[in-house]
Amino acid sequence: MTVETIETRPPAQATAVKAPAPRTVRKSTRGEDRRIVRSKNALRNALIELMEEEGFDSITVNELCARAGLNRGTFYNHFTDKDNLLATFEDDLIADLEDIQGRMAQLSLVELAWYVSRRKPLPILVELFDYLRSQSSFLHAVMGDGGDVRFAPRLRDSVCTCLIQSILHEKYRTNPTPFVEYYVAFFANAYLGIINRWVETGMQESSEEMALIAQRLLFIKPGESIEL
Amino acid sequence: MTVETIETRPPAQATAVKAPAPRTVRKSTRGEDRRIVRSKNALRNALIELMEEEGFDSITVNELCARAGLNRGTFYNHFTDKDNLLATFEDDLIADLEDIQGRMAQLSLVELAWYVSRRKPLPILVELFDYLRSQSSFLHAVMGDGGDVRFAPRLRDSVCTCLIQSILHEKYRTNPTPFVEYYVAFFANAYLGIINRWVETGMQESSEEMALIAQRLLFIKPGESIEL
DNA sequence: CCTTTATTGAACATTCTGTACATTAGCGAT
DNA sequence: ATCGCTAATGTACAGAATGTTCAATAAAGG
Repeated sequence: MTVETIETRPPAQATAVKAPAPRTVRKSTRGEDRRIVRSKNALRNALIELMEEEGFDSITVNELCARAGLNRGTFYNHFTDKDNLLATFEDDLIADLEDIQGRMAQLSLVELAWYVSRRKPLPILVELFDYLRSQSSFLHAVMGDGGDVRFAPRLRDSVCTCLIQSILHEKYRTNPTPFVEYYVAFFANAYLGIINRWVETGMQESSEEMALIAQRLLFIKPGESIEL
Repeated sequence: MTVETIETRPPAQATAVKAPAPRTVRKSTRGEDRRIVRSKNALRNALIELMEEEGFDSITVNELCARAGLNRGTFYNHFTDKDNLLATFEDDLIADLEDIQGRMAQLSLVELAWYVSRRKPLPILVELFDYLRSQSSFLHAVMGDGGDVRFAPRLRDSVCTCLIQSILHEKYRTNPTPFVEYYVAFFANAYLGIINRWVETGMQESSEEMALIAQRLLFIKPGESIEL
């Protein structure tokens, strides 16, 4: 740890940006017929279950509807095919993450260092992991073996890459060399990796613990001894 | 860069382990009927093309055979279904990588530091990237949008995780805490990330350049200024 | 309560799957 | 060059999934 700070209050940006009122549900119940909401939820749950059981590829619309207790016609009322079904729920989740990402982009290296030096979890990171936990079953299904290749890159680009770039030195952010591009890819995927591991191992650690882990890993070189 | 060394010859391990005679083709032409080799190659190429064009999920055995110029019965002579087809080629590639991985496991932090301090590419890393380049079209297809979720984790576990663990401090390798597990996941996925980026961007950099990039990233903290 | 709209069940043509078999073509070895 | 073996072909088949349509029913919302 090379960061030394004396103040006991986080830097300005840490508290200046107020989090908007957290909406637990995005737009599920906004104006949509209750029957539609019910059907979509049933299909979402069926999709998650079947992805875990047999993988997305071998799911059929028949199975989906049988599991959801719906008629096959109802499925085609709302979705064009099973890809469209999955894409819809992925889009919802990514859209939620964009909200968090927007506030994470304000993060500065100074602010990060402040929290790291005190071993206190960054509020925005805790919020991120809290949200991910609220979507645990979907994430586990979609990032697992029977999941979707395209999801992890989206998660990486909308969250991890942003996080890294926000603490990247100014001169490299504005004028990135090829090496810097790899540098960003390196750490963005590293962050995706710990999220991925957390999801796959059943989210054993609390959101605060994960935030601390994520923060500490930014200040450790792989070769050197790890102070625990 | 904190590594200081004076000797101009790499540490013992660097040259002690001799690379076995590189076999360009694994077992394709070993005893198999030329017709079988032809059919399998045609199917492999058709698979790669169609994965790029429409993604693995929506490929049908009909398309595969039409593109390969084969009868559908021929497909079922060699493979049970399209998943089996993809799995076969993935297994071949992973098996090749296990060879390289075996020699990479010998890598020590001292040896790595020797090369990093001189900005010379590690031979074993160059070999790795050379091999990956020889499989560029398959890798691009299988790691891309229409690819296979399960492949990247396999690549990570058989190559990247091994690489990280070989230079991990002794006491953490034998007795890993939860944090160390995340630490390994962090850097293993980081390495997977630069391989992934290299593959996706069309392998612009030479194998030597990639080896140098990979080496350097082990000795940089994200927060600090990058000396180019 | 009444209008609107989602859900249901059934039917349909189409496509893909996995298997089978007789025939043709090509490989490997003598 | 010839012969035996085996892969590839063409065709056919049943079973299953797809995506669409429609009249009848059920349940929302005003």
